[in-house]
Amino acid sequence: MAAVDQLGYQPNFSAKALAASKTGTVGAIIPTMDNAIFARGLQAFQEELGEHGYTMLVASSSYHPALEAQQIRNLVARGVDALMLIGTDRGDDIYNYLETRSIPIVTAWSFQDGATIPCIGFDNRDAMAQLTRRVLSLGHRHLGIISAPRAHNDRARERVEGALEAVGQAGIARDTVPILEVNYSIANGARAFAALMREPTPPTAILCGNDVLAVGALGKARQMGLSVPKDVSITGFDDIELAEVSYPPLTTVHVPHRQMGRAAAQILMKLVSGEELSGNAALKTRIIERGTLAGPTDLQA
Amino acid sequence: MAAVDQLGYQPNFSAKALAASKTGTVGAIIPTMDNAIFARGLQAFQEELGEHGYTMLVASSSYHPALEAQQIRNLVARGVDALMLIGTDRGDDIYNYLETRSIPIVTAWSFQDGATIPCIGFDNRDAMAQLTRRVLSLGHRHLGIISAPRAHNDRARERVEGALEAVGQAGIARDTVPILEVNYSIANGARAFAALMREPTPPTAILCGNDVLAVGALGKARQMGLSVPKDVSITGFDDIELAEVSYPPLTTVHVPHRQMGRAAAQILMKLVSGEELSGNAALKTRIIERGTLAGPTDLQA
DNA sequence: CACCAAAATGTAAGCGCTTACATTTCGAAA
DNA sequence: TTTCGAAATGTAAGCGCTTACATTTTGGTG
Repeated sequence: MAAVDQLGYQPNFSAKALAASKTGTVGAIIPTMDNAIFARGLQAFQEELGEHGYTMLVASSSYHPALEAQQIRNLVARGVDALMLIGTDRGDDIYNYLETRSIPIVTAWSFQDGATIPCIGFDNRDAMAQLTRRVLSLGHRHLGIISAPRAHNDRARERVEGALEAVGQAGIARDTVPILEVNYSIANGARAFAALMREPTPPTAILCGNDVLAVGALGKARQMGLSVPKDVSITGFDDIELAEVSYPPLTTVHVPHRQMGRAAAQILMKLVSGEELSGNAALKTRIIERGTLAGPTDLQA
Repeated sequence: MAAVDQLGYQPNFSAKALAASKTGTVGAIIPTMDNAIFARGLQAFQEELGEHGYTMLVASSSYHPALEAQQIRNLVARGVDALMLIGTDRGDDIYNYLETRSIPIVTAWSFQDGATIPCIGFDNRDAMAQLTRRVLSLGHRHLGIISAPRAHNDRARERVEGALEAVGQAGIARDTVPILEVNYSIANGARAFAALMREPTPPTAILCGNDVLAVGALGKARQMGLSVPKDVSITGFDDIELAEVSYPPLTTVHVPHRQMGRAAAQILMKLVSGEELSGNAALKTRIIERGTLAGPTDLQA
């Protein structure tokens, strides 16, 4: 060991990996790094991994299914021992590919009851339905939805579904609720908000698929001279930092991101060591009422 | 190739790396993932890398020098072909270690004139000095500074130095400016703000070392019933998303994060292919005046 | 002091590629 | 048709480890 120290010897990772046919690396493929939604969860994921002597390899798919598939192959080729994927929306070919190579995976950020694939997440649909019921209970009858693109994105789709479900249960026709799909950005949130308010009967409450969109809407409302929540209510989803610091602070759905990241890592660690999983459990979300939700004013109603 | 397709053959990364003694991987060690400051730059870094057929391996050091050293060794052991590091504040032993192993590196997020190590960044000191001069030109005479911990963090140190430099040039004694060092978080920014306002002569303008701290301060100001910028001015640094959506939107220093990330990758790509570097160039920052900076009111003055 | 199991140490065959070099095949000019 | 350089193909030696197995050393026991 003295010699090791003196010579500064370090085992060659590639040789080790080649001989042992494992790398001590686990991959994570997220839609984008450029967004706080995944950052916190990923940080926790990495911390947990580190405690088990594993390293994380991240790649991002830019919300493109084809790119995601490519990144998966890339990471697998690099010998990741396991993989964390976001959401469940992808072709069977990918799942088959992974199974053929017996790479353990976990899907995060959404929860599917009775899924055969290990997953850790929360019920996006139910969470959004709850929030929507709360909005409706305040007396709102004209809602609007700003969502991230729903294609290839089960989280976005489930959230919209949840909202519509609650709307339907309240006896309002689902197709009276305008839904705008825009890519993830503050500017797009702002644009969508403006478009929604141009409707013949503008919504009195706007449900956004995530906080980024909501914060964009919020900014636009102020710019348009509308007071939130007096003139219009706006809600978000995720409860990232933005939600706290916006003005008024955003009413949103809190998602336990750190907990989810850690849990994802723990599941993967069990999987690589051949342990049995005790079944999937859904994480709990909760509505955080801050300052952007109130009942509709008489003026509107 | 038909057979390759049919059999789903994929070259073994470890074997390839072992034989060729290169991995096509470049490492990036950032202080934290849990913060938007590095996210955007890292995303751009990765994109550029991808265009050159390289993959990124990220690790975070949690702002701990020892942890950073460990992560560096870890990534080197994993055979990264090059490394991006944040800032220049670290022991010579690390630089020697990297040089011995002839791993090309680039330091980002700060720029040092005449540095021997390739770096891509901006002049933190000068940027902050400019902002401070602007603040002073509005008539402020009582400033306060909220900074991230300066130990092992040249960016934080240089920013404070820049502010003090401008203060000194304006004929104000540097030691009359209270400086609070707190860890990076909105809550800490809020606490520090409250502490600063408890001074015998409360500052009329508070310079924050970064946007996260500034947004925290901003929130606290509102909570304390102070109007920004009427009662007190607050400035940030970085110009991350938060700065745009806070209320009032934050006056801050814009840093071209994406450009920096791309440039860092380009430098590294040149380095690994043995090309000569044409010398370090500093990126330009600019002051973004939004709504949290104004002259002191007579009341204060 | 001999004996034996347990512990320590030695040995060699790969892991799946790259690389340098040797050999074969090809195609155009003579 | 022959000839020769270029292109294509074949060959084998590692890269630095792990792993399984063989051999040696150790120390406790009778």
